[in-house]
Amino acid sequence: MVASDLTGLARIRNAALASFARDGVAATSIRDVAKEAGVSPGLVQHYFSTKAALVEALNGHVVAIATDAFSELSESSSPADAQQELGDRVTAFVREHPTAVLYVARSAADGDRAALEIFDAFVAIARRQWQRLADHGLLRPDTDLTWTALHAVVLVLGTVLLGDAVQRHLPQPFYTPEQLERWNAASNALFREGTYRAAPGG
Amino acid sequence: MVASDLTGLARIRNAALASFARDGVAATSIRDVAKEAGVSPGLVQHYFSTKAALVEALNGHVVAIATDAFSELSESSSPADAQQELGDRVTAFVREHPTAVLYVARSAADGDRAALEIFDAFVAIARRQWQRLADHGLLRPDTDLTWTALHAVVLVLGTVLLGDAVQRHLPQPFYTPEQLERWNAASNALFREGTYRAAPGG
DNA sequence: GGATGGGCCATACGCTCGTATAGCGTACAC
DNA sequence: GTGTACGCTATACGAGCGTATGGCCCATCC
Repeated sequence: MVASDLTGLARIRNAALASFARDGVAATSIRDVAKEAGVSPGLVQHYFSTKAALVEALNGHVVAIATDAFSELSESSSPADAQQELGDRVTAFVREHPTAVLYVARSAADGDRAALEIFDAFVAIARRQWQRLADHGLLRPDTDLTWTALHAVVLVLGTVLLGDAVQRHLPQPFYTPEQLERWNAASNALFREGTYRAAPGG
Repeated sequence: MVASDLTGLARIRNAALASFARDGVAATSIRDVAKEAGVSPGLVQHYFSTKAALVEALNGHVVAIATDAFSELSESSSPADAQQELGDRVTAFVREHPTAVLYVARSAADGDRAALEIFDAFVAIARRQWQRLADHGLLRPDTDLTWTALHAVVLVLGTVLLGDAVQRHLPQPFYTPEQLERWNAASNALFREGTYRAAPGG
């Protein structure tokens, strides 16, 4: 499926998502989107009469992707297995929809209302998982559930947002199976066991 | 010290740092900076002939702040104490220079070269600390040092970057002593001990 | 007391932005 | 075969952008 196989509408939507994710909404002009989509600027406003409407349509598109990716989270398996599954789903989500994730992260950093709501949904999912662990007595009793959930979401979105900076410290591109798996393993280890071999006296 | 006590130059620099941190460089015009500083747009270009030069001057200013905040890290105390001290310094840095931190985070997310170098310096500091812990056998042997350092830096910059989103889940503003201390405690707990009560069988 | 210089402001130019509007070609309906 | 709807393009306009330029005001110095 090459770009020219897609309809103009789909090409515009893909180009807008990519441009907005890479450079931010404010720094991307409609003319930029049109050039990247290979269509005239007029066509963009033919389908999305205003830039705000284009952003709104993209928000809906991204919400659908995110909803699809995290629906039907299994509640039946053991809490620890569910935790593992959620981590794998997050990694898969980043791998399969890197542009959408970056778009959400950047929009949330810019204070976009729709992005903030997606952020809230992510925090709610994370919190629910850790709550299950807490209910089964698997967490340290003094765990700050709110900040644990926030840490998990911030770590994902922050890593994607700061991708260019993170990239400089990796031997291969971040979006390779090896590096994504390494990232997944390191994040799992951090939340499961922290870094210290044994809890210090303090 | 009210704003009018400062020289025009200082007011412009402060206003530019605040505007660039809040809205990003691209989305902030010289006229915006001038308005926030309470001076004419002409004065901005009188001191900083171009917008790029203004950004460059701000970068130097922020580098000086960051260098000052993290110089003279004690190497004499025990590794665990040094780790604690570094965490406290980070929290103090965020508390005392929230605008500078946000500016660095946003610029790094935008791929600005100077910001990327500051990011690298932060990662180097974090990595050195964890390397000390590893040298003393205090870390789990399979710890991924690169990602641990990255996690620490991303967690700080990501939290600041996503401040508006994080804010919605806190009972008080993030930049209050209570919430900053809670954040510090939660981050320390995460890196020290993770969240699980005991390491699972896997 | 006129000259000098620095802090500060007003205006203008070329460019790009978002948006409005009109028009082109082709495919399908009757 | 004419009409009509649709995918798409071209052009124009007002506003805001970064930047260049010139000038005002007032303190300081000979």
